[in-house]
Amino acid sequence: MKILIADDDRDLLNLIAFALTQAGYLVLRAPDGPTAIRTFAAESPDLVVLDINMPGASGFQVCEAIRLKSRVPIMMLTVRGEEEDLVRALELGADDYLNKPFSPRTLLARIKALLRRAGGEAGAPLAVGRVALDVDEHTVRISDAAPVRLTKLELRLLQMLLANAGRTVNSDRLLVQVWGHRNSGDRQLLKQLVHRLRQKIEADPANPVLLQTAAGSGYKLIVE
Amino acid sequence: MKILIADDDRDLLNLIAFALTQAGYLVLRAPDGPTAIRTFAAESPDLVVLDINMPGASGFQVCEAIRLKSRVPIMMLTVRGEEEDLVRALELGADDYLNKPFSPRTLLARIKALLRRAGGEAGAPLAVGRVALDVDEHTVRISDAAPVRLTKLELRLLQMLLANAGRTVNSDRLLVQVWGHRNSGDRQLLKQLVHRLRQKIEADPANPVLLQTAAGSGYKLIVE
DNA sequence: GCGTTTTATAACCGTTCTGTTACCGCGTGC
DNA sequence: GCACGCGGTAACAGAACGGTTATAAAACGC
Repeated sequence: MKILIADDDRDLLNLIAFALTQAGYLVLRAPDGPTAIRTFAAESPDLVVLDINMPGASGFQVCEAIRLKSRVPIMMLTVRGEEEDLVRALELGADDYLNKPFSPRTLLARIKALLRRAGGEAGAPLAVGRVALDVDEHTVRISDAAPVRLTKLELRLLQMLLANAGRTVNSDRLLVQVWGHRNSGDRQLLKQLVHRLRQKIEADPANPVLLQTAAGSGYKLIVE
Repeated sequence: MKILIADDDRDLLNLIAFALTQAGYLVLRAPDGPTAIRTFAAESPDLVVLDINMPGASGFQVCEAIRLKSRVPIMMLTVRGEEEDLVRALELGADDYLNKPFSPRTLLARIKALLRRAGGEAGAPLAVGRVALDVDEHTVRISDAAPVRLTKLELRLLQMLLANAGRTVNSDRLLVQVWGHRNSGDRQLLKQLVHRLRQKIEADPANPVLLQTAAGSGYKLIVE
């Protein structure tokens, strides 16, 4: 399990790196924002810990840059009292935050919780009922039909619905899960994506059977 | 998602309640500690916001009392600079804190993060007596009848009534909880909404059994 | 570089939801 | 009586919502 840590405070960086290494994680270090972005691109870590206050690119910029490419769990390190910063980070798509100073034990517990949550999403059963999703190949197979290729966003949407198969998933939640942050006013994107996905997976896209609308709340995937 | 707020500052309480209601949460209010503890026991909210400085039992005592029973996420409201208080609150098991003054946007972001961290995407149907409300699906089931779809406002109204099942809920309070603010002269909205809801959940809408009128004050939901 | 695919934005349409106005019936009190 | 307040009902218009189509912008492959 690879974890990228970005912080300009060398002492803190060492402390965190030591604690995480002890806990069995592979740690990648970045002393500033640009390095963090570069390392992220090169190494694709499973989780990122970002200090908000850094020279070069701030934690915000790094967070934003990463979110353009990936939904990897991001934990922000903040200074107590900087409420505005924190809010901005969460809105940019950070998953959790930790106020300095913190104990390594706390950090570890929170990191584990984040990984568990992310793992739950990614490790969702790939085949539920009639729907078999191949994440590596970017394809789905419905019943015994030929596999259909999906785009990145279609795949993500279907993954989310599949992880909650049978239950309605709220539109806002889908927006966050698929795109990252996005203000909830952006329903048009979801509308479009659902439409395109239906064209691919529904026998009769005009009368969806699998991907049903839950008026007023969201969408759900009917399997069985 | 139910959130309990305990604060003796009535203005602040209203502000927070308004912001959270707008965001789609069901808000329970407590003007003092004892009420908070009682409401917590009765309602089992999904998250608790506690002001540290309150008459009766202080936020500490409430926090302690809740922690004896539950691991529900608790957010403390503190006055900046009172480090001692803060430390004590965190030691008593509070999960997060917010310095006053804060913006509703900040509070909302932190609450969302806290709920996310708690993994609180449970989505269990809320059932009292003959009425089973599924907030995710936007449906109610009465006794063993087929589930009925509800609109956003109908759902909110029923949520409020269900949270106070058996007791009369004041019209003004319903107006605030369902719509946000609204001048209290706007009873027609409530009249209409009640009417529409009755059409959906009552066997004989003209002679309501479940959703009864409390003349001069408000409405109540009869369950059992 | 170029052409193709994918994603974002905008516009239109029918349906549903919500807010508004109006009217009815009923009890209360002048 | 009759005006008034209150709750219930009906009808309608504007807003919001979801589906669809078209088109522009961005990303991708080569």
